[in-house]
Amino acid sequence: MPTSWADSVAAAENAAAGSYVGNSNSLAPNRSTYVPPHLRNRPGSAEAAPPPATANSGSTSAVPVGGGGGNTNRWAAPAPRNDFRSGYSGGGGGGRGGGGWNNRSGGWDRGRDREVNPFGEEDVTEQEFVEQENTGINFDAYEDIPVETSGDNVPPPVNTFAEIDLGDALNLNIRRCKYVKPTPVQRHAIPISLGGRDLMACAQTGSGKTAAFCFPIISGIMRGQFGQRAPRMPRTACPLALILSPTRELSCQIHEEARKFAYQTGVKVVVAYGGAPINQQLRELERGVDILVATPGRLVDLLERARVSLQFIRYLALDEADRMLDMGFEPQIRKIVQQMDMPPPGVRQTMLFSATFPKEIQRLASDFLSNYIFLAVGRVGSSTDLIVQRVEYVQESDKRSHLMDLLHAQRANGTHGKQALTLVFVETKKGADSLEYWLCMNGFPATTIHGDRTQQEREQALRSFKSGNTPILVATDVAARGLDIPHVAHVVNFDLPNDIDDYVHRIGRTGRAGKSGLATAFFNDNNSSMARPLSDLMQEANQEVPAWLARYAARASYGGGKNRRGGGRFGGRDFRRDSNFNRGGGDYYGGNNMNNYGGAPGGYSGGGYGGGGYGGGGYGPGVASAWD
DNA sequence: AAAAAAC
Repeated sequence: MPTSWADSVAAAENAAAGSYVGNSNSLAPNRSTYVPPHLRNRPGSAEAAPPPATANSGSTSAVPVGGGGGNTNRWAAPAPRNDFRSGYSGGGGGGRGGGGWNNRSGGWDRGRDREVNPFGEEDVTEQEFVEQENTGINFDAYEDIPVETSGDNVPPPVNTFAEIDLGDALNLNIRRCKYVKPTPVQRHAIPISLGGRDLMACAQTGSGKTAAFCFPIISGIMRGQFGQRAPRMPRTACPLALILSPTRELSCQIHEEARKFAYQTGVKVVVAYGGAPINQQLRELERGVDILVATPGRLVDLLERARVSLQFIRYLALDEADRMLDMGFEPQIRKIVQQMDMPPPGVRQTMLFSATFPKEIQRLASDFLSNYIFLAVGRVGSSTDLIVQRVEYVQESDKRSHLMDLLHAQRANGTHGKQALTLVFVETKKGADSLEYWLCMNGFPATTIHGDRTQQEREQALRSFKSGNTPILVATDVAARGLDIPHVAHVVNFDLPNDIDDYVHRIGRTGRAGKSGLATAFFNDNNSSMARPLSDLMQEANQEVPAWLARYAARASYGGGKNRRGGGRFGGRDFRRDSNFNRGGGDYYGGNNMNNYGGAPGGYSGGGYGGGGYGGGGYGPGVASAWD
């Protein structure tokens, strides 16, 4: 098992040569801790830059930066900390520990004693600690990862969790999760969120985005600076934070993770999604909820039944935000965010996360944000650094036998006596069923996950795959995004998607948390529209582009098409920078935009927004015209 | 055109 970023890359290269899983046992190199320039020669306390977290940790009343100080509407002006909540602090006194409990569910520690330990009873030894799954977030090489930020007064990143005042309970959970140090996106996003700022963040698949938005939310709720008490609405739950995701399984996964982070903090996390009995979800909601994780359909249902009110929402996070705002979801999201009782941007704090962020979607998304910071973490194509990508020309009629060849080869390479997990993406639900049946008929234990199956079947399929019981999972795009399945060694694009972003997310199911992975795509004439974007993506990720694909791409390269994006991968560029004023800025990640850690906000402000006057909400005529 | 997401 690779233990460092570099090992992982090497292992991935080995995989390309035929052995699918790296065998390196070497220990992670002992790198010296990197200190970014703006933090060098600085004594303990932060002065100039907006101090993350610490600003609000005092006993005086603190107004969140994004909270619109001086605002007199009903959402503004959080009460001082010594409000009624102190009464719930159980023996903790008025100090930090006590205030952090914020037990909203009502009585003394109600629900708290019953809280199931999400970490189980496993007591890991030091040896296991090193080998543990989560420990494997091997971002030792992340000094090299380019970062772009834009926006006003970007809070500086941190290098360790210790630098951030997340609170004792949360810190303990971070240790329980075996997170040694923050991943790149966490280093940057957490201080931004703790600073109260809205955020649009692009970061590689598998780089720890969930924690990046959960930590600040949990920490903020623990600080309990939200003076408003939900009115007596016994049957209406009033969460303080809402996390939306595009699939039920992803919402479940976020809920499970958030529960770990929130364990014994007094912050209650509840999940609501369709396909499952609503009654149990209603009971959970009635017992109190601080953070609601949900899929859009079920949430709309709950809102229409008035079983949930959004009027006390302080934090809104959209995971896979570009998917949430695309054609299929946008109306529902607009309804939830703009047409119910949720506080407006600038009052609530909004965080959008994804590995991809097309410009059109960024433009839509800015409706939901206020004076936000754009953050892109990752080298060009770096979502795929650890993933070896192959493309093979396979006619439709040959796909099954070709897949069989791959699976046979992989079986020979199985590690630890277990077959490596293979995730096979197909275009349609029918195709998924049919391929699953065929695989089983041919002696390959496979199952399938798609939207025509019952929720029970879906969850069962996922469990069976994760456990290795059924090491082949045939999936539609329902499994393309966000799902964190350890040990997926191989992603096969049996049918290529029509959108290069979907491809990025699909292959991102492997090569997670610093581990290596392999992705194989079957390409034929039906995929000609993908030749160019696929070839470009692979080139940017330093992958070997087959000569035939390059020729194909050259042939298909008239104009560029809608799949073509200027400059960077991941849509990893702030669309606000595409203004007329900012032409000739050079390549994305070309150098002068990089590592713009807020220490030098002048890096772009000189021209990008027509004199920086966009803070009020408008972007100024110059930028607006650039949209058309 | 397909997939996802409420009952």
